[in-house]
Amino acid sequence: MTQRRTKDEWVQGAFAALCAGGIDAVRVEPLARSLGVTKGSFYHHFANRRALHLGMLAEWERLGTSMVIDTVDGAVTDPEARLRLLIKQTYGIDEVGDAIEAAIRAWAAGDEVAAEATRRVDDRRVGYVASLLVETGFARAKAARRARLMYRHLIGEFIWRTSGGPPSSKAELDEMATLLLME
Amino acid sequence: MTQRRTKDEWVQGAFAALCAGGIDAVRVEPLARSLGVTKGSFYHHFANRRALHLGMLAEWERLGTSMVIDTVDGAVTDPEARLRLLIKQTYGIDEVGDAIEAAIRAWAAGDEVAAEATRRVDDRRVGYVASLLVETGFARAKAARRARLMYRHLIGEFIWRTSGGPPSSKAELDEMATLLLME
DNA sequence: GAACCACCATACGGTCCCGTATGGTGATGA
DNA sequence: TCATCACCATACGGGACCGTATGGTGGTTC
Repeated sequence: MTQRRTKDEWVQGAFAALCAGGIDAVRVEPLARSLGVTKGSFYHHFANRRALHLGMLAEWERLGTSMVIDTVDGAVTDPEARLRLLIKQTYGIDEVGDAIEAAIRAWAAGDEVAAEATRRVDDRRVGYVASLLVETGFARAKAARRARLMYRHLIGEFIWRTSGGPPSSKAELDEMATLLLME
Repeated sequence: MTQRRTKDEWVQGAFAALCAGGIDAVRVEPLARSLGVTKGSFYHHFANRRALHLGMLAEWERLGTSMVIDTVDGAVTDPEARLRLLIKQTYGIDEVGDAIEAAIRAWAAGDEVAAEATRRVDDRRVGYVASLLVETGFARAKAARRARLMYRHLIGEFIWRTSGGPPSSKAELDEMATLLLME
């Protein structure tokens, strides 16, 4: 009774493998070895490999949408302050968060279910940014354009960092926010 | 003597496989089947699988740096016109170009050699944009910030599109260019 | 037309992985 | 204490792939 793994530990290990080598690296037997058990454990918790992949997707979608938004909404109320805090939060994600965002999008390029999940997440995030911009006085169409602009830049930032590029400096983020809110 | 494949055809097929399933999908035997030959052909042209991967990287680096820049430099001379043409060109890459850019960056997340290649390409591209901005009158530091901002947005655009999102509209690209050149 | 060469087919051993079948082990509750 | 259950180990068959070894085929050259 020395080694016992929960279903969630399998998912966490799966995310680590995802970051290291993409979705193809999320394999049952290597994962079992890294967790110190055998695949007998895995097939107790999951029906097959695909079930683990879908579980990862559900977990990412659950955390990725509400977590940041709830934090920002709870911290301040002024829309411009919320936007600047949001930028500070999202652009400041740790390396693990970067890698997961990047790897899931790479996965989505070849898997329609993953692509649907990312579209749902993206729509929700972009919609939130657009709503903040509307609150600051932008017309809806322009707010939507600016929100998409910012979100594409954010994705670029994640990808950039996961391939070893330096993160955006504070000056760059400030300039980004200023341009977003301009005119 | 019905089926003969050149080394370059193998590389082109490899890019197709890369787009469909990432670097892990670039495998010798499936590729041989898709090309209508056996892997006997492959091991005549390449030492091993890794050699094909490195060949893809070299080909992408060769085309990805000079091609667009030379086209833009040859078309117009005014720096702002060059910048707007560059945006039009790069953001208008076909779906295949999108997918390759995205897939190589996903590959770079787990392969240091690929990461080095992307850093070289990125540095060259960002440097070109920055030089155009300097020519339009920006100070060097600000031009560099704006160039990195645009380039991250461009990467985000590629990733966005490969996971099924709609491309940036003309209005969005115009606004992007205007904000880039602002103040 | 004979030697040579580029290119490819076939066959093989080895490795890694998936999913299943089956039994073991320790905790829990009556 | 005994039955039950959650969880895991082990063993197995099957499949996909890598890289090598070896021979075949058609064009080229002198």
